[in-house]
Formats: sequence, C-alpha cells, structure tokens
Amino acid sequence: MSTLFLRTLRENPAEAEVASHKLLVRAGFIRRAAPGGYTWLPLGKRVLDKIAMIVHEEMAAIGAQEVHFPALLPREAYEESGRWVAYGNDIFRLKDRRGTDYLLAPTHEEMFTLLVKDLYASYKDYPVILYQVQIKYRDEARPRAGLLRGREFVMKDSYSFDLSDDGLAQSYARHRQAYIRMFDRLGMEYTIVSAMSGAMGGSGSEEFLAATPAGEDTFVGCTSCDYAANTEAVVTPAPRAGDSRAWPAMSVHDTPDTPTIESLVDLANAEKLGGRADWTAADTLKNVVLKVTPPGGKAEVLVVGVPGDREVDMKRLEASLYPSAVALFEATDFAANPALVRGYIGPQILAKKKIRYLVDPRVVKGTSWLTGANEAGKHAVNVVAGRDFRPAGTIEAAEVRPGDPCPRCGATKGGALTMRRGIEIGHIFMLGRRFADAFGLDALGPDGKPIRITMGSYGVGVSRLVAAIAEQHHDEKGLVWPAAVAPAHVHVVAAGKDEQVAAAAALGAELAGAGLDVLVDDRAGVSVGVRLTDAELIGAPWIVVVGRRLGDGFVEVRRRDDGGTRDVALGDVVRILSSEIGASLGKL
RNA sequence: CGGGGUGUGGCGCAGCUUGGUAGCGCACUCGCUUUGGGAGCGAGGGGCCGUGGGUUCAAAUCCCGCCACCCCGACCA
Repeated sequence: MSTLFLRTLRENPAEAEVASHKLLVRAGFIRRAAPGGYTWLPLGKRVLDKIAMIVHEEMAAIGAQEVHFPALLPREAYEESGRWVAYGNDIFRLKDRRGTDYLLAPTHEEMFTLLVKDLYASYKDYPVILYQVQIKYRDEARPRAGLLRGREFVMKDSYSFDLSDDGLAQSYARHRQAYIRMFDRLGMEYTIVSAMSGAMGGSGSEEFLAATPAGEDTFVGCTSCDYAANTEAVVTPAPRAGDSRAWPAMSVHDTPDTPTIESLVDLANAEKLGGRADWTAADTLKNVVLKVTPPGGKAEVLVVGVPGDREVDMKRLEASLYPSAVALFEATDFAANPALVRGYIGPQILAKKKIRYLVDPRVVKGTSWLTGANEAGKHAVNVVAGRDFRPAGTIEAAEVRPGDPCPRCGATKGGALTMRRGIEIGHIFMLGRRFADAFGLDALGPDGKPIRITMGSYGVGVSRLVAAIAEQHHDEKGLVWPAAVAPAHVHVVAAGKDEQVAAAAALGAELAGAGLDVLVDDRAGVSVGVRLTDAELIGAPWIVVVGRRLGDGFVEVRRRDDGGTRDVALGDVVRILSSEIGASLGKL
C-alpha cells in the first residue's frame, strides 16, 4: 500500500447523501470528475473489472459473443429508428468539423441490428446473441448519488436475434438464468419484477432490482405469494360487478365551498346527503382532466376517474398512456372548455360532450359514487356506473398503496402488497420486431421467403453494480465486499515494529503466491489505528493482523463481515485462507 | 423544468450581520519522539475567497448580473 495510488478520507464528501457514494469516495475507489462522471481509482477499477469479469463469464456461458462498438455514432442510424427525435434532450449530440451530426450512444440497438443485417442473411445463421461492455452516455437532467445515476456509465448490453417468437422466448429465458447466476455470484439481494417496457417498446419485460432504501425505483411485493412488480406495472384487481338498478335515482345537492375531497366528505356527512352520514373519501369519485398528446399528434382531452381516497400517480398514468405525452389541465384549458367545471366534474355528461372518460378498475358497473354535478357548488349522489355513466374503459392511474390486495393471490389467499425501493441493476426484455422492422432485418428462409427477425435486449449496469453492491454490503465502519468482487481478498495489517512489518510483507507475498489478491499495509509512520480503520473502510473480506503474538508464531485473522477474530499459526495462514476464500468464491 | 441550498488551500468548515487585505481541523513536507484502534512536539509548503461589474481610500464581507455544483420534485433504455 505504500505505493498504491490511494488516499482515504476521514470525512464524508459534502455532496454525498447515500452510503455507497460516501464510502466509495472516502475509501478511495472513485473521484468525481464531472457532474455524473467519476474517475476510477485503482481500488475501484479492480472492483469494476471483477464485476465485468463475472458478467463476461455468464454471458459466455449462454453462448453470447462479445463485440465492441464505438460510443461515438453518426446520426443516420438513430434517425432511421426514430430515436434521434424520440430521445429528445436525453442524449449528448455533437457535430464534427464538417457540421455532421453525431451522438454519444445511450444504448446500441440500432448498431447491433445493422451489424447483424450487414453480415447475416440466411436462416442458418440464427439464432445469435451478441453483447458488449461499453461506456454509455445519457444527458441526465439530474445525475445523483454518485455511481447510481451518472451521465457516463458502464453497461453490458446484449441483444438476441431469433427467427421465431419461440426462439426469442428461449433467448430471453437464457438471459434470465444468466442474470440470476450473475447477480447471485455478485452477492446481490434482488427481486425480479415485471416492468413496463418504457420508451423501448416491446412486450415481455422484467427488471432486476437490488433492494435498498437508496434505490430510485419503487416496487411492490406480496406478503403471501411471490408476486413482484414495478409500481407502474401493478394491475389493480377489479371487484365483482354489481347491480346498477339497486341504487336510488341520482340526485343533485348544493355543496358550497367544497373544492377538496376532504371538505366534500365533511359536508356530505353534516348534511346527510343521500340519507347517509358515513361518507368517506373512498365513496367519492375524483375526476382528473388531462391533455393527452400522441407522438406527432394533436392534444386530446381525457378525463380519468379514481376513487377519491387515492391520488393519481403520474408515473403510472403516463406508463398507461405511453407513448402519448400527458399534462394536467390548467386554468387556461378550463377556460377554453366551459363544460368542464373545475372541482365539480362528474362523468354524467362526458359522453354527451364527446369527452373520453377512463376509470380506475375499482369503478365497476353497479358501483355508486358521490361526485361532481358539473355545476359550480353542486355535487351528485347515487351516480352509478353503468347506469348514470359508461366509461370508455379502465386505466391504471391511481396510486398503489401498501396493503392493497395482491393482483395474483389477493382474492384467494388474502395477500397484500408491500412497497420497497430498489436499484435497477438489470433489465431484460423482448424487443420484438421493432428494430428489425425499422431496418428491414430479414433472414432468407428455407422456402426462399424472408423471415423477419425478432430481437431481445438485455442490460446490466456494470458501474452501477459497484454502488449497488456497496449499498448492500457496508456497515458503520465502511465497505464489506463479497469475496468475488473485493478489491483484495486479504488485507494484511502490520501492527508493530520492523519485525511485524517484515513479517506482514512476507506473508502478503506468500498469500499472493497462492493466487489470492492481497493488500499489505506497509505504509511507514502510520499508526496501527489508522491502518485498521483504513482496512475496515476499504472492506476486504479478510483482514490479517500481524502483531503482538508474532513472537509466538501467531497472527490474528479477522472476518470483515461478522468481525469474527481468531489466532492462526503463521504456517497455517495460507492454507486456511486459500480454502476459506476458495469456498466463499465457489459457494456463490 | 419547478422548489431549496452552497460556492473560501486536496477534503471538511469558520470568517460575511458590523468592510481594514484570510483562519481552523484533517491531509501533505522536514526533524525528533511514539506504535494493538484515527499519536505528540517543533518547523514548513499550498488559497485569482466561483465569476463579471458596481459602491468605497479599502470588498471574502455591501449592491447588481452571470456561472457552477448539491439536495427535493418532474423527467429517466
């Protein structure tokens, strides 16, 4: 360590909030070089490389072949797929000296598709899986949390090319297995959730989320089955439809000064509207007016009805309406649409006004609601779905809450949803033929007819994994790396004088000779306390202290994770550590 | 893009209210002592105080503009 390019910090960097960011900077793994851009120092680079190595091994295991594209790409390919425009401000664009447009690739679907089209023409060539480990660029509006969301990051992206949907399903399943092995070896605790496919288009899609409070994605799990999903992908179970004739006729009441659900419920109970005094927010129907703009199209008015006790979750709403853009109605929009009385909107008139109306799945036929009467200061009761209004369909727009019934088993086993935060470390999905269609990627079939290729796209956030592992493997003293990715397996600390320092160096050389990655603290003039704290901060899984019992032929072997300490005879150290570390690597 | 905050040696901060030419801790260099849990003493090196303008005899400090960065939200294959 006396020559290692390393400086540990005693204090956390001021800008860091999350544990991985603080610790990786303090322990000398990374340095911030630009907003959302980090320099890899020797220790950090070792971890990054070890993660990449595991990724390579698992990709090789499913027969994927490595290629490597430039990160700097010309505009044309992205023009053809429509993403030069679709990506908007999220990509870095630049011009060469002639003024030709280039971009720094945020992902490489286009290039892979073109490469395969360039070289392969026969059905005999397929299937094929290609991948690369690449630096990707995205002009994130707000990079944050160190390595967790950067503008430049390392990603493994692979792409499968198949002749049939069955083939795609197999390629997808193989990637899924590869990812499971990969993340298990990396010591991650993660959940596979079904996801929306987002701006990529496509069908089947799952995300691998590493659970940690520092994560940016919220996902739900079930208390009694193995259901897990992105919040955006949660499908609300619909209650059984009721009899819409069972309710009294709709009636309209004066409800002055009730701009909010809460004020409306209070007044409804005070006035015993509809003869009831047990109104709750869940009995009200909240109608939110939106402007929905399809890509390249004209904005349309859409009203969405959700039970009044739930907020509209804009992420879920936007995911449901993708690829259209969604915006809330504003004062000027209401002024231009006098039929829509802000705060008093009810679905009763929407059909007549030719305004599209979608409801939460809980609003089934035969449910009765307290809702707006489309006149300022008036609400209506006994507004019954299927009788007084007929929605054009349902939409997932309402917020998901812990305790909501599980879409898979809720009705039968009473399962309820819990919500957790996670970091997206991997994403697999069936792209389908979107890019093959855009570029005309066909294989000539045995019958002489072209077969349109179907694709899958699979990503792993390699640099993000460094942070994700750090999030899941640290304590108050510092990092606690799993052996498979640790910058060193063993950290040898000399605690004593020249004799101990010499012995530590010799032991380190011996351990390295046995094939282990070793860090020896041979820094002169550094106190034992500093050496030990640095060792704990850096987080090698085994720490060997060469100290006061050296005279008796013993050193102290500590485990970083549980703090377990024992004295081991000097002559046994190499054998014991080799076997323990080997077991630890093999086990995962 | 909306809200909040911060810019002072490598890092963490004080100084700003009440202008007088920059300080503390850590880190770094040298010497001596010290060595099983962030050592002690002594001597040092290192700062266009984010930036442009203004006020003033004098600006880190007061005024105006700009920029950057961080945090929350929006956005995010």
